[in-house]
Amino acid sequence: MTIYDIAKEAGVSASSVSRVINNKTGVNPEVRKKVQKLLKKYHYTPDAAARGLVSQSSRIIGILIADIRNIHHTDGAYYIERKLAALNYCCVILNTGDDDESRAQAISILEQRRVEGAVLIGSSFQTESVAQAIKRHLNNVPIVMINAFLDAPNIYGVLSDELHGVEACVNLLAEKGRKSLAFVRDCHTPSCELKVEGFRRGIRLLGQTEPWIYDSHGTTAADGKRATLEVLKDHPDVDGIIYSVDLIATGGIRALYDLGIAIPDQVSVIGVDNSIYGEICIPTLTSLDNKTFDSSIAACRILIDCLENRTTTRQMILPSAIVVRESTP
Amino acid sequence: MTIYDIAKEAGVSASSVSRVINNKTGVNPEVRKKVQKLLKKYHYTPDAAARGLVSQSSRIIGILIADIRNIHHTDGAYYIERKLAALNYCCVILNTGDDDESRAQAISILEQRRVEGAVLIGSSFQTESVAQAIKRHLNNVPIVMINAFLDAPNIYGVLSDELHGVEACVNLLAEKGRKSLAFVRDCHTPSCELKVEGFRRGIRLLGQTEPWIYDSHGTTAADGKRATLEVLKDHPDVDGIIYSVDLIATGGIRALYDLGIAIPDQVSVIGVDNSIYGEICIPTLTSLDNKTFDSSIAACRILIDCLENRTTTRQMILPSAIVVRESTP
DNA sequence: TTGTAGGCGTTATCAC
DNA sequence: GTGATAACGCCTACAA
Repeated sequence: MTIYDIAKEAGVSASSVSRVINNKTGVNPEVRKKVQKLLKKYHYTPDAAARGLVSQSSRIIGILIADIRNIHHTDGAYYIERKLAALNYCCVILNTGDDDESRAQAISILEQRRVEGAVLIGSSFQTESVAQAIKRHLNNVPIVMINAFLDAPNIYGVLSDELHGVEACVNLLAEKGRKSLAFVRDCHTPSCELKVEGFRRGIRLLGQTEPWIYDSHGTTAADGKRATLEVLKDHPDVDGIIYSVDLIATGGIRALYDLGIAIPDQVSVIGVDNSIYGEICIPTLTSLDNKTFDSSIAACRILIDCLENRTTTRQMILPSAIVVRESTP
Repeated sequence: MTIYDIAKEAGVSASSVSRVINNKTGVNPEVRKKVQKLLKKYHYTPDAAARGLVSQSSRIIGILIADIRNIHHTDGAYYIERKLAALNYCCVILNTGDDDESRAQAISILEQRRVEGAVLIGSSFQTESVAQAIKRHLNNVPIVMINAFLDAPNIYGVLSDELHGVEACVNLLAEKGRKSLAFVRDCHTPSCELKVEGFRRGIRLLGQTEPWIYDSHGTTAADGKRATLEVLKDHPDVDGIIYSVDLIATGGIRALYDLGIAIPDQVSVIGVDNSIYGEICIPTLTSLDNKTFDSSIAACRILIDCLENRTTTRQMILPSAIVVRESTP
């Protein structure tokens, strides 16, 4: 069903139908009524692609996420999709995985679809290869990165100050009298590096001779459990463990529970993300809120500002905040 | 950058450029080389909308989800997006929320985008209003519903046998000597009604005088906790509680923990979804695996079969299975 | 107020 | 092997 079909049945030209569809003035009321009736009768819906072709605007926004199953990123995607849908944009969500090639390919796909903007969620997009792909394929539409930043005229970034956040976690534990702290990291993204650096700084100021840093080699609870057992084996005197994400922290809690080590009496535990995982485990988990949701709101605002030709903030850093729960004294 | 720009610079016609782009035969090797060089030089990417217009195929698939933040649905969306992306389809994911109007609107948006198929994830789409909207707007493309079904020639469904699954949960508890069981439901979707019915049947066969059924009025852990306290107040002798989803079950575990009631010694707990939530709580949660992931695989296969004009299954029901963990004896 | 014509970027069908 | 030309569905001057 095209506007020509409608036009023919109404006995008018396609332009008149178009005018009715787009609520333009200068149409005989009778014609308008007749056309509207036919539009309704056939449940006519304009073809977005054809419209986009002539108007040179796709009203498509790309959302790139390493893995949509990661709830830490999904919250943001949800907010952004809802907000943009209300403005008549359609969101194409692509899971890119963690290799540079598929990230670049995803960016190329966004170009094919002629997206009017994109949001890249997660620090894993902060790589030279992504920067190149954006320069090649998406250099004239606004790109907003959440928890990452790349330097290009059309790239905007909303970051969370996880470095000082983790440093504050160390300080919190120190104030409570903890003396031997370990950090378990789950990956090697720029964001995770910042967390590690925050831990190092905190430890340095604290005077602990050496920062105990472990790698869980994965982001599941089981990975966190395994890494925790390693920590305990090497350092039976550890009295505080900070994990780079909540999920591996829950594995840590389980490991301690199995060994009969009391939380927080013997060992304090802190996670990062302030996710639902931290709320449902027992004891509930103290966590560094890195403001994903606020970041998404800010990112969305920046994107909309760009789409509507308003000047906006190029880069912003949101302070993180510790949410204290039962796993710390 | 269009094929005309490339053509002009190469000193050939647009048709030749098009032929090169699409790897068609019948192009002078020299011309091909020259054009390819230019395509690379300008990082040319074809406009998907223009292509779609002439080929009458958008290569867009719509995915409708009530709320992408619900991990239970995200797993499926991930699998489907990855699988279709590999086949060069682009997925538009829409969060519809839980009201009929916005579900219908989402379906209309899919029509505007001329999607070639759609996947509706979640039993909440099984409503008359969605059926109407599909009939109006999407009646000539395959629609696959996960954990739901509507009767129309272009609608396919993959369902999970949650009714017998919950009944089996009741039986499991009965075998372990549990005598006073309660069920906490989180919502009133068709899927949840089936779970309740499964519970009723189980109870009937068991001989418990009356099925204790409570409504958590929400799907958060806090809602589950509140409902559990209600159950315990009304029935202090309860010795087994089944929850319609894992997340509210974790709230139940917390409520019991706070009251010093031992799980599973005094009260057994079972959830539904076999989600990560059940793996990280203490004790770990026995859960009815309603095969979301398998459903998504099946749904995706059905959709691809349709897209590639193969005959396929109209409706299928997957058996659910209990995953026993620490919360049941 | 209305209709005609041209064009958006691409592909397919013809002649040449 | 190559290049006009006509679609695809829609919108927007411009002319009537």
